[in-house]
Amino acid sequence: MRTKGKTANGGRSRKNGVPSFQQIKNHILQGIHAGEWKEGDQIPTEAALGRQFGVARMTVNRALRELAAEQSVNRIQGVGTYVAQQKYQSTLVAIRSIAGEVRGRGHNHACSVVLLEKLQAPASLAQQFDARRGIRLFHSILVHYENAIQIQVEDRWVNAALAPDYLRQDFTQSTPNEYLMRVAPLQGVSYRIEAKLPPADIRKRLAMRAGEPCLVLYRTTRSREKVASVATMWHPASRYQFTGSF
Amino acid sequence: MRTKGKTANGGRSRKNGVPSFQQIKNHILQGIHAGEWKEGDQIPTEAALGRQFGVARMTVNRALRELAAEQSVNRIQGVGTYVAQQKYQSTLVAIRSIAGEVRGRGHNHACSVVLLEKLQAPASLAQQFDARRGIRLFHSILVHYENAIQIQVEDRWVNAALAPDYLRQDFTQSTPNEYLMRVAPLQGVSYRIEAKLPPADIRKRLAMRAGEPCLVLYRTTRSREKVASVATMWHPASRYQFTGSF
DNA sequence: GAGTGGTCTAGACCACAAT
DNA sequence: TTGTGGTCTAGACCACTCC
Repeated sequence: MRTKGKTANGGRSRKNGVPSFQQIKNHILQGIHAGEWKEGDQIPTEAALGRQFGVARMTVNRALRELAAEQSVNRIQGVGTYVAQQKYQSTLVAIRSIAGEVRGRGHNHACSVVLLEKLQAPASLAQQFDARRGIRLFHSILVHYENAIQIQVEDRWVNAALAPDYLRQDFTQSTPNEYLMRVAPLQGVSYRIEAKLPPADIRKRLAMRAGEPCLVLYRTTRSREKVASVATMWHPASRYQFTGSF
Repeated sequence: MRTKGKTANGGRSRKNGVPSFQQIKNHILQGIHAGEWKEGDQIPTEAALGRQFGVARMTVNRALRELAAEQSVNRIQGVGTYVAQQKYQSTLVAIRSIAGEVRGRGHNHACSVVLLEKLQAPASLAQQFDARRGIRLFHSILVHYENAIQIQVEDRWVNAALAPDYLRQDFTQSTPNEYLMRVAPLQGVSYRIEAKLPPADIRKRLAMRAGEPCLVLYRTTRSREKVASVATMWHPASRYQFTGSF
């Protein structure tokens, strides 16, 4: 079992300690950035890049496969690899659990329970759950505080079939989000962000002055092919914004 | 050059046409979902999974590497592979170019130019560009329409050094976004979403009734290590929301 | 049929962590 | 020293597209 004359390289190849596949990725990204290859242009084949860099095709394949996963290029079997559409100038807003977000800022999070009830859904609500009138739901209204200041009223309807112990949770300790994540694996989310003047009860619970708008997040989550929960989250515009960067 | 007794498999292996690495990924994701492995648990090593599935270690490596890239597991060299933290319930909002968004709905997009000017930045504005007072800026105010209804006032400041031809563009044909994307490769974005009552001039340009709030998006883009543009986008709350799903 | 990407192998050498 | 992941090779077979 000798032979095996070839290197097999393994560890690192040339240049500093940068892996070959990463060098190839950088080379291609640079080419795209510098305008050498424009949107829609074909970039060299795996075989060609392998010769150019003196590496095996598998190494080039990994580089290109990762670039494709990152949406920098498109690959078509039997055809070639092409520079992908310029990254749309999009802004990704990540909306996290309110408690995690507050704690992430190093602040204190607290929560008070305004209402906890169970009921059978009237038709209007049932529709939001893709279900018939009469489906069993839980309803909670909570107020979240950051350093003792109200920052969110969370008005949530929960599918009782998916979270039967919902009403027995202590939401001053762990948020409805956290509980639902534990018992019902998240399958999908849809949401809507609006600006809206709050109704009087919300305005009072958030201690807002009249005329001040709210930033409102509607969020529907799905689990096991059903709607798990429908939530409306009201935030006083003067105390809460969605922010981020990338 | 004979020998090569072994299979080399290549194309597909067992089961339907599902690649081995994908079968392994599915197996591990199922295990996590079913609760067999919990957050923080170690999953089998590459060698063990290779034996279990009858595949080479490289194949297992690809499966686990991709799971790590997808944040389903964490890998530590010399230690092992562990189930990652449950995905926080986050909502990703993608905010795209307004023109693309409107056209994507199959509607008509139009744009009117309210103001185009160049000026030297006073201190307050220069600060937003991480620059000294006097930096040369362009300023544009545009109104965007969806099917002849006002949906956005875009108030934008642009770094003249990065987009020298900004004022010569025809923004009724192509948006500032689109022009900036062409001339200045996007490096980073930061943003803020607020609910706010509009000042009188904005309110009139959007034909809003008094007291109605706006959904406001502030966005700063960077290019070539500099701030490229600072924009404020005002949307009438009754006609515009951010939405999405995943 | 020629060219392209998609997958896989059976080894190899390396870096790193724990023992 | 052992066991883990990180990278790489030089082949291989396959599916797909285009000519």
